[in-house]
Amino acid sequence: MKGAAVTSPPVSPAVLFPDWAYKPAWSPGSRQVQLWHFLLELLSRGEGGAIGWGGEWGEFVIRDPERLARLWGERKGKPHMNYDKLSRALRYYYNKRILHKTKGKRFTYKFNFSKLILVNYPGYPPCHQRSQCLKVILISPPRT
DNA sequence: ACCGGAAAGG
DNA sequence: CCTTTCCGGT
Repeated sequence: MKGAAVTSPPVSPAVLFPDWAYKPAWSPGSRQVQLWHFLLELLSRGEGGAIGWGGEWGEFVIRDPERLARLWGERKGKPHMNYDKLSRALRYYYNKRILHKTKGKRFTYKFNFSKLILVNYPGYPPCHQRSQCLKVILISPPRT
């Protein structure tokens, strides 16, 4: 399996990203980066301030909502991005089962990692078309 | 803060 | 499709 391996420090799980998840928006023929790519990118880098893993497996906490929104806006070329709009995009993930809200915990959401894996295995197996092959995301369980 | 409908754009 | 923008409602 191909993909850029990103391993972060002690707490964060190791994450394998498919190459396309890193392709910049302006790259011809490549799909735009999706919000959950971006979140996992920051999370796996242990980026610090803006976002971090939460207590439960797959759970994350947005520590600095407006800063996260600013970073996301920069990535997408949307200078007027804010947390209100970013969180609306997150809410669209509920129906898709990519994410859900951890109720009662402020700024806390949780990835449905198993569902992500399903969603991202469109033509497997067998996989002959490159565009369909690399859509794999593996997240190893956090070590305790 | 959080939700989800509606419209619109890339 | 996947958001972005806007917004009325809880």
